[in-house]
Amino acid sequence: MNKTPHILVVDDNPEIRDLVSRFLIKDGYRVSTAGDGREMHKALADKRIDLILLDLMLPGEDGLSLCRTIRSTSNIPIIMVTAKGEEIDRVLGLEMGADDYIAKPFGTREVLARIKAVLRRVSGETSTQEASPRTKYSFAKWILDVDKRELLSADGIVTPLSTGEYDLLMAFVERPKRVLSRDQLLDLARGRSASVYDRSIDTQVSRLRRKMELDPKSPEIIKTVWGGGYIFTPEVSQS
Amino acid sequence: MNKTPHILVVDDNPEIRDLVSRFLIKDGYRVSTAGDGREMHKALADKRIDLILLDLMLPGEDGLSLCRTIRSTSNIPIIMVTAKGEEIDRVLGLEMGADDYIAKPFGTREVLARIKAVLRRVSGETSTQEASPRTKYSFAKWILDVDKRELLSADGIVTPLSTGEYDLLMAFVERPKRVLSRDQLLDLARGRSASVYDRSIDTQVSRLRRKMELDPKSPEIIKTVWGGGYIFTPEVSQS
DNA sequence: AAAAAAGTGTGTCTAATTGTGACAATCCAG
DNA sequence: CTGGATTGTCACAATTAGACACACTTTTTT
Repeated sequence: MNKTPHILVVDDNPEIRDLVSRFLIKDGYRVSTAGDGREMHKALADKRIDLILLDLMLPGEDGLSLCRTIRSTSNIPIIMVTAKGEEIDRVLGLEMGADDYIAKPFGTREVLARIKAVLRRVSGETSTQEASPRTKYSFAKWILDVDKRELLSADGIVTPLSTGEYDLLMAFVERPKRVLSRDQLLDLARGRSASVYDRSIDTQVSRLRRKMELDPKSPEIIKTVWGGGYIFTPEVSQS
Repeated sequence: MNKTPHILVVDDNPEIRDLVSRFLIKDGYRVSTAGDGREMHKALADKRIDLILLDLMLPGEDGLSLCRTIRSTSNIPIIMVTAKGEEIDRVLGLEMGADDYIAKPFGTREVLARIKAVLRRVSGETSTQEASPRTKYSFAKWILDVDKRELLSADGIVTPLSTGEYDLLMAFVERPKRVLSRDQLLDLARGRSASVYDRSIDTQVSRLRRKMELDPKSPEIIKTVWGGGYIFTPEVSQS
């Protein structure tokens, strides 16, 4: 794991979000924030998150409930954050699937230490990675087998994909009909953010098109949005 | 996203609108204002708004109610503004779908910080307001396929459109039979406002006409409104 | 462990798209 | 009808994307 971990800070207080983001970034992490459950789910759908810092008290669905929801579909590590005096919930939080627990007010050193510890602990596990709920996607004349990481044409013939090509295609397939910037794609497929003159996504898109498009010169599946990025146009169905 | 965000300031007090607009513009944002719900809805229909600064107390329909109305059709980020002493409404505001909350009187730095924070948070999400429920529009002898970003003649033959041509046509198709100024079109299609001698829309309209009109010299679909802009005349139906 | 193969990203050149300036054509007020 | 303002369109410059070669990494094979 040489990629810098991407941490999602979920707290309804914007000042706390800002404060925490700032020192996490300073320590070299990539950070996204969310103010409630809805935003959290959006972030989880759009980005490859490595760890969630989840406040217990939230408007709408509360932290415990969110924690359980996340656990039902993935095993992203979660650190619960709670205001002092709510310590009773510690056991409950851990039972809900949180990986650690920290009480407000907290020092930056403490949070950093816990994050590091949890990440180290989790990376050691032969992370079977989140159990993908669906195992096959169909689109255009292709089938993407998530379990086998294989691309099949409709008649079942395998088209070999490299790791990077597969990851990029996966990012597209899971977010069809949406314009995705190069930066987003890089985050989703590679887990890193773009550097100044980064053209690697273009190259990889070009390679994918060569393998998948009937006529790579006028692509039907992955289209270019000039000045914006790329968009995966086909209807995707799961099976 | 390199386009400068467009912020809509909704407040019934003209002095506050002016004050806020001024420092937002100074900070590089594009700004529109509205004094009540009616004007707000007009602005939302006419321009591509990236964020709404919404005062809680308004004549007619109040801020909370407007907030809910907006949320029912879009997910444009909203920051609620409220006079001091109304802090009780904080949770209520967030539950109504606001993304953040700020109390009057506020410092400019505070407002700018919150706006920046909300925009950054949202920028990772689906490009703000292109959740078109319908995927195809028909007009004249053309069909515009929104998913595939393709223009088809009635017999199904594809007419290639560049990204900019597609975006402009989309702006027209979604607002047919209305005079649209160059400034509006630039905002809707490009997400930026016109500079002094901006003729790019004219050029792009010319290019669209060349591809779509039977006789580009006497256009039937996109007509010129002398001194006003352009108007998309055909009846548009969705399918 | 060394060698070979496959995969990935950067730099360069080419192609496509877009915006701007120029100038002709058109429109409208007086 | 005339003149200034506005619009249509062309050519060109600037920006962005595609393709390809090559260097650098990682993985696999020997």
